Amino acid sequence: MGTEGAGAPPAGPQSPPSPPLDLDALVRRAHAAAGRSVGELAKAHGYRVPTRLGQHKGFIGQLLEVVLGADAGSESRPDFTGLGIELKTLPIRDTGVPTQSTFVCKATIDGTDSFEFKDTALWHKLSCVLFFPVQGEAAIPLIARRFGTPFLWRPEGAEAARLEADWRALTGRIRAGELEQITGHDGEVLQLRPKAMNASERSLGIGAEGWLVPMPPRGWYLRPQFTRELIARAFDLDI
DNA sequence: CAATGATCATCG
DNA sequence: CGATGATCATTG
Repeated sequence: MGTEGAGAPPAGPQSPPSPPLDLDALVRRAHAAAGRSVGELAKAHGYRVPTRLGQHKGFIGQLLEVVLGADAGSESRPDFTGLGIELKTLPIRDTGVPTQSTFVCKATIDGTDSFEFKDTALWHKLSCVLFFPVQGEAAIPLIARRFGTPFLWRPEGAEAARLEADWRALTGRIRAGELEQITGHDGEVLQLRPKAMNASERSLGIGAEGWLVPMPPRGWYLRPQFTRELIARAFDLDI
């Protein structure tokens, strides 16, 4: 389709689509977005595309929320409230290999996390995810990056067990006062890494002496090696 | 302030 | 050149 329409293009955001009423409706919208570019979808919804993601890191994810009618905003609930589905963009190379880790949620580091994995925010975020692949190589101009085919992921069996094992091990170390020794090297499929606006941000976490002390906030991330497995299975790729 | 959305920058 | 640690914008 042309990108230079003759009429005046909308300058600002339009009224966003309402939330999809059921999974079918969401899947239909999602597949309609597959194969389209960031520029196309932005234009269709009245958004301007920044030149680089640098100062706008969440742009693609937030554009997709609008396109698909996500209704959660910045609240702690699934992107598609009624469906219990979490939306995540997944930046990939043209080979299908993810270019980045995937942020899941802020980690609880003060010892108040549940003892049951399935009661944690981490599990609730991961229990039903609509992954939306998008070209993620910095060499491709943001406006030209295309979305791939989305796929729904519900971890179960051995996969869910791997997530839980990492969570259990890392949470155990947090409770044992070893948080400050945990690095991004730890965890097979999950990572516990810094998640902050800047180096001066602090959260209360369990220190080496067992007391709560201010320290850099942490977040849970999925390793790119793990999301690579998910991509490979979803598209039957040999990567 | 803490949640959402992530990518950037640097090092081994 | 991939992974880790650091960082940026916006919203309720």
